[in-house]
Amino acid sequence: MDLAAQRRRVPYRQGEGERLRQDILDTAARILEESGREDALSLRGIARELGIAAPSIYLHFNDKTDLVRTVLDARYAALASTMREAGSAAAEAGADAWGVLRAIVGTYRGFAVDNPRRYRLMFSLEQQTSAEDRRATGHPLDRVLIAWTDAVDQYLAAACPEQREEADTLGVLLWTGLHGQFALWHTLPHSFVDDDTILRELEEALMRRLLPPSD
Amino acid sequence: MDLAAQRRRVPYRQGEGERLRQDILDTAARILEESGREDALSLRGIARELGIAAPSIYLHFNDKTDLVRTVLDARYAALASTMREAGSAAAEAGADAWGVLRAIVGTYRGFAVDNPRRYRLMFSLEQQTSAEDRRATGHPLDRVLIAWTDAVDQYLAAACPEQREEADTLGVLLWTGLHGQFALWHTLPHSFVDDDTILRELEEALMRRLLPPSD
DNA sequence: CTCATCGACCTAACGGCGTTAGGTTTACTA
DNA sequence: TAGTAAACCTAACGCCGTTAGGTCGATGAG
Repeated sequence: MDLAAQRRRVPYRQGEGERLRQDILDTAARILEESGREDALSLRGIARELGIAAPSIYLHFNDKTDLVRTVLDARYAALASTMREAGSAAAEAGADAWGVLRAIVGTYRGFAVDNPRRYRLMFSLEQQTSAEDRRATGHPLDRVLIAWTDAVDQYLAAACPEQREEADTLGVLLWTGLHGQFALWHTLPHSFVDDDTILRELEEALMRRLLPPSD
Repeated sequence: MDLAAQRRRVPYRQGEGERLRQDILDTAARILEESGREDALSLRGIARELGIAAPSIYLHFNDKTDLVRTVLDARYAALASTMREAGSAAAEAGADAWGVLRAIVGTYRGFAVDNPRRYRLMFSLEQQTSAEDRRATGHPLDRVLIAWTDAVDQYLAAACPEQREEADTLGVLLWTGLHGQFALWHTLPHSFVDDDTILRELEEALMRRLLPPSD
């Protein structure tokens, strides 16, 4: 720990103040990633690590929840991107429509299983978006929602075009269904830590029941 | 507020010390019910309301998380009971198997929609049950899980006996699917506060796709 | 070259929190 | 009547988020 080195930090030069904002964001993201608990993150702890005074964080964020929200918003966008990339990669590798959708589902499961506490944190937040904000910038989770409806729409377009109008409903059903499985994973019978077999079985069962087979 | 009256509380008499435990439990339950946030509950706040000293809570609970867990465990059991009662009531009112199941689903939705923050709190907790505890007393949510698998099993027994062996899987799929919908409710499009229409539609869509029709 | 301004921080302090250590008072028991 | 034990208590520690009010060097204007 280079606490001594940080104790007398030299401030960023004029015009580079935004770099501290990024430092704070990075540190907060790492702590949240590791702990998966919002209350394991403290502004004073961040300040200690960075060698700054705790109130300096308020130069860049309104309060603690603003900081956490900013970190998580980036995570939502990253998750949505990862899903899209997984779909594209599977398609380029020659997978059929069902295979592409399964690749996306598997990526999402991987994200949830890889760090269950992070996943819970991301999806159990209050997220009290005001109706105003919502109409302006949309809900932070909209990117994830759209990634799902797009994924299902592409499957339907290739496999079952006549049901394509149901893409939105099916996308929501698939996403919420999978989310429920991951959220309740540890309460399901025969679920041991680091064994996601039951999740693979459930997700297969859910997909087969929800989605129409390929023509 | 009868703070003045409580300021000098007369202690429970010898042999009645457990009554304070119940007082603490009741107060904690009320605050959690109203706020839906664990960090809105403070031991010092409970103590103020009851006219006791904060450390006295430690005579009855190991720490704050122990208190919260105790409150929530009772809620899980109550939820499971309510589901069973709703099923029985529907059956006695002459509903068919599908109607009974829908009554149970509706009750569960009502519980979630009636106080979304309480619902989130109940199902987003760490619940780090040790493997040891789990084998001894079971997971606190097991009662809810069993209520679901029982409900689906009874439906299948009446409507589609040949698929009855799938009751466990279908129960889990139904529960996790519904849970995902409720957990992500506020991120879904066209979901306005106090309008659970979209939930009713989604739950109908999920049930119809998951469950086999009646013979 | 001076000097006011401004950006990038800082210290001090407030009130609140969970939790621990170590009493104190009251009732029952031997 | 002495002692034990139940049902509490006070004081204190070290955290925490947040606010108020500095400090100090770079920068641009006159």
